[in-house]
Amino acid sequence: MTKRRVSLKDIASQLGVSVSTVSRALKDHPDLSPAIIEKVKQLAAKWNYTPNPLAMGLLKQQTNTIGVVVPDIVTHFYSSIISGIEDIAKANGYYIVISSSQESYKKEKENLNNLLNLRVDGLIVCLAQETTDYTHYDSIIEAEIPLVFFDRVCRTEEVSSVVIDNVEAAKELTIHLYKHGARRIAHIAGPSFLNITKERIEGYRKGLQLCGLTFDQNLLVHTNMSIEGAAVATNKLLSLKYPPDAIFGVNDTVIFSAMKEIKRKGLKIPDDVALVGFTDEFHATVVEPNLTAITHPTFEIGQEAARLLLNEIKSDKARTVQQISMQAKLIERESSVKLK
Amino acid sequence: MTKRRVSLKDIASQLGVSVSTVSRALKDHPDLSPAIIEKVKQLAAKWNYTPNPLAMGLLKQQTNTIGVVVPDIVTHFYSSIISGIEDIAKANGYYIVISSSQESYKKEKENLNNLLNLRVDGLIVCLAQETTDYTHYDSIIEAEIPLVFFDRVCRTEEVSSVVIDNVEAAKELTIHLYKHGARRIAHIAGPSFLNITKERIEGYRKGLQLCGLTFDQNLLVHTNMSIEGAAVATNKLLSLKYPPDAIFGVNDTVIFSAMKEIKRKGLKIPDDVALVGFTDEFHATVVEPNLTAITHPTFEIGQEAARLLLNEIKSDKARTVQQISMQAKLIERESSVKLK
DNA sequence: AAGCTTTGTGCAAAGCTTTGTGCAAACGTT
DNA sequence: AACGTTTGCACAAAGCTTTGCACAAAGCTT
Repeated sequence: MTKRRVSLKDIASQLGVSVSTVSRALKDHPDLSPAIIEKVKQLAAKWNYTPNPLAMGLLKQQTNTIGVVVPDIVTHFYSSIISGIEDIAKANGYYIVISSSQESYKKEKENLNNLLNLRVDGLIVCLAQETTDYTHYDSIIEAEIPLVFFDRVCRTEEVSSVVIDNVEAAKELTIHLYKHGARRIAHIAGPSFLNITKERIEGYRKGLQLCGLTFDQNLLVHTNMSIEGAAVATNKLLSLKYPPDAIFGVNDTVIFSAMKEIKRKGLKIPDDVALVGFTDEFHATVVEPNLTAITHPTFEIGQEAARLLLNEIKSDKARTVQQISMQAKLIERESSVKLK
Repeated sequence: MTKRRVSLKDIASQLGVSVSTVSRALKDHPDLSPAIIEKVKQLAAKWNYTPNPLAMGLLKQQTNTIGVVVPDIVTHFYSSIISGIEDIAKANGYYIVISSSQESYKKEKENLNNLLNLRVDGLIVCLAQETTDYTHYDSIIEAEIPLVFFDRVCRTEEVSSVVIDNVEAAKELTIHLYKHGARRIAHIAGPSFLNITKERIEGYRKGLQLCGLTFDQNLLVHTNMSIEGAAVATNKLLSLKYPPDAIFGVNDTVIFSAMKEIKRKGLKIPDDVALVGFTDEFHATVVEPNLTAITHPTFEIGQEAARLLLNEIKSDKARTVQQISMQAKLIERESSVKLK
């Protein structure tokens, strides 16, 4: 059990003045005599006084705390975004309370409730993969609690969000593959209801069209984005009568799993099958061959989400909905540049 | 700005009873008539009442919040440990507030202060790399604020901690390399003041001794564990008159950097240089060749640290200092098993 | 019917801070 | 000396919950 920290009351009784005098002294209130201000400040410094945030929270009806709900905190993508959120939050005197949904709809709801019960000042959320019903955001929106989505978003007319331009990025990736000789470009996608899945497929199809390639249903496989799911998908693609000469994966996990399967079959990357996807700087350079990829500006996504949220928290106007689309960069590395 | 949440007072005035009656009704106090209990409960449920944690915190002098300070939250090692902490914390109704020191002594101190000002019920800390002075923990220890260190620890007589048996693990790695034919085993170490550095060097030297190899000062290089530092260290080792035939790296970053440099020089892993180190499951299998490594039970380390801390928070006895040493496993993969 | 017990609620304090209002003492003026 | 102003501080309420204690009304006993 912790010892109680010093309060205004302690200082007041030690100095034989009232609590309000101490409070005002610490803020240099003009009504007070310089002598008492000096005395109070000295004792406060000596005793390491800091205002009790619980009392302040009760008074001001705010906690200087923002809640973050992510599918998981281990994946580099999310931890890096969290890092960006932390950066901005800390710079503005806010704390972040993190909880992970483990991609579960039920846990996402629980986490949200917990954070609301904790009275966070706002929420930054990335939807769980399982989440297809969005009604649990009704009460949050209705209660006008500041809320920002990132990456996997919903209800974008009512809630601000930070995303990358998935359509554009996917289109770019597809064209990149074509330019480097690929003619049968496959796509391992995510669950069909996720916005990122839809948008990346859209970009993929646009890219194909621009390159004069026709969309082949066999070359598009949906997965749950698990390692196992991606392995199955990859093998399905590779065992087609006319297998792909390039695969575009929807995210990290899918890519790494596909890479393993391709190698296991004795195929060469990129010569037999080129491989590209969405991931981040770090992972792209750690695998072999280095991965050509759309790298998410993860840290910046986190920063932007936090900025958006803090604006909402600080403004007393009604919600101003904003969609921020971050620029994603295609970085050309080894996995897509065929030698032959 | 958020709308105010419903309080006991709201329910009380709606029902025309006193606040204390509402409070008691919600806990089925025997003094109350069943009728009023029922009425209160119904309205509370309808209005989604939950106790205000700020008021409770003020009253009980606890926040149900634990502060976590890590060097960074992006590295898989830490994010995975955080995940373990979250797991136990959530199961016990605690929230975690995370902040990262970015390996900076100054930020570590700031973070600690912020969290204390926030009145967290306890702290879980991994020291920043820069931290060589530990006096900022004096006041925390003196104030009897529950505290647990993990991985990089200090003041172990006064503060509980969770570590892995670095000496044993490093010894095991060294012997493993010897068994697979290595005779000039180098070690890329961390900064000399960190406990993990010291312990792993100790294990390394014990291992050498047990294998009948003599310690060669040239084969031990200290780094700041950055990518660049590790690259320099690797090149220094490889350009020795008698270069190593195996390198044992102190952590992830060092390993990956070394791996890149070795490949860049056109050397083969493991045939020319075997490579082993400390890392985690995920990264070890993503690189090529797959890395033989001591994998940290990261999630479990986090869980254990959280359990230790919660025990300390809940007990009203004085601090009971415990050292928990987790078993680390050597997993044999491709990077150390020479073919020739 | 008077007195006692039981039953059901309300009051108030504590935990901590901020801030509008009130008030006493000291100072100034004439 | 008497009155008015300024100065310097204290009081109290609000924000929310829990809990010991007080108290009123109802029921019971004799």
